[in-house]
Amino acid sequence: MNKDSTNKEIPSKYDPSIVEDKWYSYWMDNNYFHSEVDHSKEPFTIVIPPPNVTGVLHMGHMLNNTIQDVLTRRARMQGFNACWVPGTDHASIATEAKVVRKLREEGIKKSDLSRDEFLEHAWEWTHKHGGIILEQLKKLGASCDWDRTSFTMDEKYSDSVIDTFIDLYNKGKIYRGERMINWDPAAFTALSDEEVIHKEVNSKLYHVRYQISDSKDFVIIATTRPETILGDTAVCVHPKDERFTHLHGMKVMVPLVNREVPIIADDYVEMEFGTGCLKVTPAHDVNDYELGQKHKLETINMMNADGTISEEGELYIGMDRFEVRKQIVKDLEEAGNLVKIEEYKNKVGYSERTDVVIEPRLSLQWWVSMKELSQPALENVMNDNIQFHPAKFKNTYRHWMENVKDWCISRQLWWGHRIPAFYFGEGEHDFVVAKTIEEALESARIKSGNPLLQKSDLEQDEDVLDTWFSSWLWPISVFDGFYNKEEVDYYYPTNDLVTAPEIMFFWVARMIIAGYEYRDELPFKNVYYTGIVRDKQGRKMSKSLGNSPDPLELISQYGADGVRMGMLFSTPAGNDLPFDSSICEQGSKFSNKIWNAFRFLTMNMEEGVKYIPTTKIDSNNLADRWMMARIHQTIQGIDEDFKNYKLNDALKKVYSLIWDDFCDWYIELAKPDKYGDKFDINKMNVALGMFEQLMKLLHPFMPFISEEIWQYIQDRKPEEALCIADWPKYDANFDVQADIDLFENLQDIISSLRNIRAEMGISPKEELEVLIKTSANETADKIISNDWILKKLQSMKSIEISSDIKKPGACSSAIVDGNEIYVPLEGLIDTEKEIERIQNEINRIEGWLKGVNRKLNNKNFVDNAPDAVVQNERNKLRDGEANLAKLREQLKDFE
RNA sequence: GGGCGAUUAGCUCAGUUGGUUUAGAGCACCUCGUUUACACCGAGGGGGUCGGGGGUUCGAGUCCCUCAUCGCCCACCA
Repeated sequence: MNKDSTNKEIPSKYDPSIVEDKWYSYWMDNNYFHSEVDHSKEPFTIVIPPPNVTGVLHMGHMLNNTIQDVLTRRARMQGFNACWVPGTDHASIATEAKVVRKLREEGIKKSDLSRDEFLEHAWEWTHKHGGIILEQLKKLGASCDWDRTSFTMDEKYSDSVIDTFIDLYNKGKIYRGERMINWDPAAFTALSDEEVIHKEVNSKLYHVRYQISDSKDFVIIATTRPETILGDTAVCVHPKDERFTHLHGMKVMVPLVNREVPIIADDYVEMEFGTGCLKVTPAHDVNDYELGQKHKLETINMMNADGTISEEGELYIGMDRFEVRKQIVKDLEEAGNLVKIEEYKNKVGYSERTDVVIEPRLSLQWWVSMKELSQPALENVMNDNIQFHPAKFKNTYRHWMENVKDWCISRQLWWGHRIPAFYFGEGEHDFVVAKTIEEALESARIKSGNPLLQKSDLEQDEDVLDTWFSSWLWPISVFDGFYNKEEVDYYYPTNDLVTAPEIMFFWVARMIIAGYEYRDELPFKNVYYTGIVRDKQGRKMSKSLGNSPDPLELISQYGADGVRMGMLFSTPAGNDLPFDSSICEQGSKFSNKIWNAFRFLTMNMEEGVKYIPTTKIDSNNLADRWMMARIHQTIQGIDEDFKNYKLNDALKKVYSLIWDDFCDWYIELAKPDKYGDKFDINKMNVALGMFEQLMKLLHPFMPFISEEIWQYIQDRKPEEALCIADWPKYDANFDVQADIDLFENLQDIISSLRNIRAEMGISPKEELEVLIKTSANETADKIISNDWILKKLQSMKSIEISSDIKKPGACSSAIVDGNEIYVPLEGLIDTEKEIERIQNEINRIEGWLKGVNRKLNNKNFVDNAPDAVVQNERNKLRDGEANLAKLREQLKDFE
């Protein structure tokens, strides 16, 4: 570093806003984030969990992408060919809902538009709002390979989705069938089971009586959905329920609609629940449907797609389901059929997207058979080929995978990948699956036996595929993996996936399934599950609650580095992050601390001197050796933490290394002795060399400030940027425990002197006379040869160190690591305080020794515990008693 | 209803296979302090019977049982 090149007026407050944009542009301009196939380098790949294309950045993204960036940046520094692929998801339902809403605001109804017209609007919307979120990620510092930005509706990507559908269909893993599905009456589409959220709600249990045919008697059923009475086609009792045995084979009248339906017996009914008598509505309840199948009951589809009553319902036609619920209760009451209403808590399914109550509905949909496909996906997580962090999520995963149900993949929407099925007739099997209409025509002519069939006779399925049916190909398709083997063979499998546990089934599990099906290999080696970002009251941050801070606002306030650090500091994998802006404040304070430490060095440079940072420390300087040892210990610790995906622990180590070790001790000791003196050039070079090491370790976490200082320290060529610098390697030669121990002894001595000053009310400037009586001659020698450290950090008149020192009269004292510290305080001493200090210390040690003695006096302990443990206790006793004796001696002087 | 996980200082969390501390960190709190960077700072300090109870062991925050509270996931009792 050249002093002339530095600005003398470096401000004492670090301003990230100036720095961050500058370096992000620099990194981009120099293409550091871009990766290409390079067989001489090992790849490190992460694919981003693609956010909704028209979404905006929220706190969950911030946390998630910060973690990905940390992993990517470190890998890049380690020399891997780091490739973090960004992109967005078309988010079928969510995006379509937004477009529909926007159109409605403009007075346009979706139903007034053709499919193509609607899609035009949707694309327009996508182009307008699409990708904003990716721009926001750049503010965070995300080092994605932006040249690889993918979108699930890109042409090639879409091809892979359609081809996959066709392939699975041809393998018999996709089928079309009429089943009970979850109907979203607001979005007008079927949903998969995963998209239904069960919430406990306060409902009512209505007891309704049904007249038995040819009898004056009644049966009473209990229901939470009285409107479905319109669709009843049976009443069911338990075959062993003696209360109802006489009714088997009889018939009852459904009230209001006056339809005669059979009484059937099935052990599905819980005798204890309600009245023990169940009404059966096969078209509108999953269980009832099964009962209907079993007992060959009629199905009455009494509800329309929008949740209103259909003509088949006979009554209340066109009324909304919840209106009908109120009305039918009134009408039943008037008809004398309502027996009672009970308060009742039950779970009701809601749409994940639209938050309306799901209506179970019988419908013809497309399905993926999951059982067989999911086998390898289950095995390879359970045997840790794919590792979950934290591992506890394996349980949840297993439970789902072992009970996996077929996946409903068709959605009655327009925005998405249109199902490549073409119908040529009304029959159940009158369709073909093909990529193009030409291929479809060819197959259809064969299948139908009609060679004259024309394109115009074919109708493509109106539905699109579930968004997740495209996302599950993400780790393959972003590399064009179905059509171009070179890229995918190099980058796949990816290394780490960072995502929220909420989408373990939607996405993670299915990517694993697709990975084994199409690559015969796992899609990623590690899955890091982040926690949920919550507000102070523990609520999940959400748009609707309005409790989420604006991420960009936070970045402008605390700097991206500050926000990143704040979030990382308090979120171990899988733990929720209770967010409070104070954690970002801690981050920006840290930035400022680093900034000032660096500023201080620049202030101590001589004009015109060329400084060259070095790691060649002064081997005679204990502080240098100690600092170097601490750096290497930290490198080792961080590497271990990364291996275990404990990013917060790694960051804490860096934080403590920089703040506690480097700033509070190393810099203090490196300061020139005399006011106004500049740093010695060699000292400065070493300090700068250490600073460089620190910046490297910091870079993955706080990329901007570390790059800023890195570039300040020396003029660098583009290829010398910190962003692509090499990650420090642990070197045991630097990690000398004896140096650390000795230095820590000195730190303890200084702390004890500070403590004496604080308790005696002695100013830090007051020059003390210090006597240190060491436990051994050897110790004295070591301390004497490093006594400059003591002198530097404590103003003192004199210091005397020896194993043979007589305790002076009136003095304050302490025992540190077996050595006695005396500070003669003639006249200054507050006798009572000093006695109290010593007495407190005696009490503490006595209490401690009590525990030690208890163990040693226990014959069982001495006989059974390992020798090392027993010996250790004996050492504790010996040292403790020695200290106690010294303290008692000191106390005597005051008596 | 089933399963999983938690419960350690006011808050957020560490605490590796049970034994170097009568339990650690950061934030918050209290006292003092404008010393050659930083008051977004420095120095010092207080604060926990490790959710309750029982057990195994020479020894338990750490293992087992049980209860309580909280959280998450799954599930078709209307």
